[in-house]
Amino acid sequence: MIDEPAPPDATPDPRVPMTKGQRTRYKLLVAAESVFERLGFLDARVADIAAEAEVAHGTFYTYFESKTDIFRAVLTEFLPPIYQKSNYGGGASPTPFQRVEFGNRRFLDVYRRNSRMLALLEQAATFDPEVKALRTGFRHTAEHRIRRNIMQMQEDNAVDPALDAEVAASCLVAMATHSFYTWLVMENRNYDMDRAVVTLSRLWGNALGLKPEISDRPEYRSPPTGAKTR
Amino acid sequence: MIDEPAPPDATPDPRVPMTKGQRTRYKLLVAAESVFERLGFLDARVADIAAEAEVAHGTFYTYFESKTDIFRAVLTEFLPPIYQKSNYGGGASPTPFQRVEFGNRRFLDVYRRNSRMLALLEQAATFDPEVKALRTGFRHTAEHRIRRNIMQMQEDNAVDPALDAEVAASCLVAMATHSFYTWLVMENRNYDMDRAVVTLSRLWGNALGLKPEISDRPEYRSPPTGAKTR
Amino acid sequence: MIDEPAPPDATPDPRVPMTKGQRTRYKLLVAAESVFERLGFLDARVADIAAEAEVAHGTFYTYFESKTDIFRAVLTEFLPPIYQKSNYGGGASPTPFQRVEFGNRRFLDVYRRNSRMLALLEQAATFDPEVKALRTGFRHTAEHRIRRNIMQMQEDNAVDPALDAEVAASCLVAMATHSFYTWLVMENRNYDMDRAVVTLSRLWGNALGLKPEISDRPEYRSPPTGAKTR
Amino acid sequence: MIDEPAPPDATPDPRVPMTKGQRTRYKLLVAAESVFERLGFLDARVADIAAEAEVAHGTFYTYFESKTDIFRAVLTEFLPPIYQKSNYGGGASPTPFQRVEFGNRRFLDVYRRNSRMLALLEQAATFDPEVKALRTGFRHTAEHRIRRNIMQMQEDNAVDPALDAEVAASCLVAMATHSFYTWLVMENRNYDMDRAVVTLSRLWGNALGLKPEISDRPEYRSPPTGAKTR
DNA sequence: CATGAATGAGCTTTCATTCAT
DNA sequence: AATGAATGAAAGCTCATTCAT
Repeated sequence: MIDEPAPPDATPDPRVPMTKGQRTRYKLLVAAESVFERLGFLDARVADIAAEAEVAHGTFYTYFESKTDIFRAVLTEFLPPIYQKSNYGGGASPTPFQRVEFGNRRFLDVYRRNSRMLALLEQAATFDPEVKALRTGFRHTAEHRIRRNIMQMQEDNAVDPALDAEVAASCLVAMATHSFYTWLVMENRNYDMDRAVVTLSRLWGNALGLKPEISDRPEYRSPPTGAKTR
Repeated sequence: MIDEPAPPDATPDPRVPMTKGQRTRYKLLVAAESVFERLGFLDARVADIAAEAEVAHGTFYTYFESKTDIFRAVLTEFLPPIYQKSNYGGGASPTPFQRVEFGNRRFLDVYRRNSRMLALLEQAATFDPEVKALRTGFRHTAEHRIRRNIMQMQEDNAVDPALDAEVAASCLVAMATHSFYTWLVMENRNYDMDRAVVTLSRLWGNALGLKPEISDRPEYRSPPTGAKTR
Repeated sequence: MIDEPAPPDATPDPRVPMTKGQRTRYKLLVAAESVFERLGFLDARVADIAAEAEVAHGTFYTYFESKTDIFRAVLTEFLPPIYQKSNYGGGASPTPFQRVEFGNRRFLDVYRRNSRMLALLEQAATFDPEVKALRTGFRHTAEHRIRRNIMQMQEDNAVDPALDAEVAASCLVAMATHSFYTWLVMENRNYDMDRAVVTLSRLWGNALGLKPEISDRPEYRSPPTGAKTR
Repeated sequence: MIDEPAPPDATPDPRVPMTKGQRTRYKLLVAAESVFERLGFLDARVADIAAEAEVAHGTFYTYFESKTDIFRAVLTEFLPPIYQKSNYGGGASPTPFQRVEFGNRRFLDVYRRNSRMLALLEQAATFDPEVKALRTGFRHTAEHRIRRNIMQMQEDNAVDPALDAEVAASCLVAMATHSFYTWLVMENRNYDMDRAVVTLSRLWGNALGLKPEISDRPEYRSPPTGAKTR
């Protein structure tokens, strides 16, 4: 779903030895991610991060100005690698529905692996302006890609031409992001995620007016009331 | 989108005189909402709320146990009125698309009027378990209603039978909620909301596989690249 | 050990009907004793007492000036009845040792029944001057009685004439009081109290130089090390 | 009365320079003792201790978790030095009575010098479980020593064999401790303490059945009623 | 007399940040 | 660069007591 040019990866290149200072900074970043994931942004204390990094409390301030500062650093330096360009890996010439499903499945994998940090991003964006700006940036990047896809397909007459591509892109990103957020982070619903992502993708494809082909699966039906999809 | 039986409204009935205690409690609730909207949950202090309500600091604790407690009270007592049952107010026999759009337009109105509190609900849910439970409750209520509608329409053959109604309901609620959240709370995008809600509704209807009728407007097209919908 | 003329008993005479005010006051006293015994002086709140007495919080202050005030009232009105004069109830002409043991046994009974309040008296005396005065009064009363006994017996040549009767009385009262306090209140030692009081009394009699008679039991010996008296 | 192997003394060795942290901790301990003695445990505030130690309020919490914590530290680090082993310092081969008197006189000295802290120990034991445990530990140590002495003397036929040594030890410790407590802490009685300790010791010796020798003073008699021992 | 709402001083504790070494 | 002790503002909460009704 998101495939920007790979940003600078924070993982240090093992061939290039780090200076002592770089090493300390890197230790602090790794420690911070771990602490933030464990305690959340608010409950994480600078002291915890320093302790986990095995440096003195005061050393923290040699490298970062504040808790928010390192939080931002963790997000900008550790999150971008998840936005690798990914091409459809299935058989030749997928149907549009297959493309959508492939993208969402990939996004689910990424979301799963980084759910704690993504949740923290969402949380901190509510009270920290700089994190909010970060979140907005990520969001715009994603929406922009989807929007271009939609407009392309509209030109190919593959997508409902009555849709405003920009708004539609925003809605679809919201649907995917927030569904995963609700299912995985907030409520830890025990859906069968493989099936859920199929439903999500079908909604997505339908919403755009993609024409299903014979090969697109029709096999899922709503279970009778009371039965669970989980 | 949501139309539960009207819950007890917190607005006091002016014909029934409140006792002194009830009056104070109500003053605190009103003050709390104002303070929370102004400062956010984290920056709001109990002292601010007491000051705004013009009562002594200690009086607060006569009525509420903690900041979280009054926050919950504000949400449960002031938010429920937004869940009034609303019937389609347009001409006779709306098309399914019209129904969807009507519901989303209504939800947009509600969201707009309560966007600060709804944002706070989302925020506080990330670090307060009880608020999280509240959020989960609201969410389930909404999803449940949508799910029943979907299943009904599936039986009527009006909706794609391949969709898992529970997951689909969750996705659609996520799409609407989070789109409004992003547009109104996070980024304050200056979309033309009336047009945006049309796009959102069209996506929704398409997603479910509703058959558009001739009366359903086809008038919006994506503007050429670079132009804005705003 | 203590047998003053019976002081005014706080138990209301059932034949004389109390006024409403007297009844409320009495309810508060009973409630206070119960609350103090349950929570201790420091943790007891005026609100607890009022609640237990089933009167309004403010009513408390119609009858008592403060928490200390009612505490003092509980002690002065409920404790004195324990100082009833008690005569030796055994066979005719007890030996001096029997008298001592009888007195201590009686004191143990009283202490057991009122240990919570007596402990509270000791506790509150450490930080409340008025309770301290109360404690001093009780103590002096007890010491005075013992002292007169000792001097009487010294004149009868039954007690070591080299003892300063006042100091000795103080020491013996301290021994009995504080042993019971340590055993029953502080540590809840599971001594066999009937045997412990025999040892205590034997020490007491020996200390004064009372001459044992043949009838005074010599049957207890220290158990071998490791064995318990319990 | 108590002569355990000398525990680690809290007084810092002047030859070993303390780190800054150790110095601050020690300052806080000294300040705490002073404040506790002046105000009592309950009225002492952490702020008072920090002020007296001339450190910031927050510094207190770098070294101690709470008021109770530092109180315990003061007791365990400043009180133990009072338990030095003390050998009879008089002429050769003291009589048993002389030994008892020597021990009690020594205990009186210690009690006098530490009466405020010992009183606080007794007080805080009534509402703090950890202090209670501390008090119980001290008490058991003392009782155990006395008990061993008694049993030894019983084997030597110097002490009444009918006494239960454990209970007797507990009683005698209670007598000495609580007499001093009453005289010095509670009532500040102006006894002639030198004479009082003689009486106390005589009672103690008599209680155990020690045989007085000619050298043991018979010189004190009760003064006629009305006269004072002070 | 009774009520119970209102008061507000008071105390504990946390932790991001600074700074002397 | 690193250390870690020191800082002190800040906020939550309790509860004895008062007082208008």
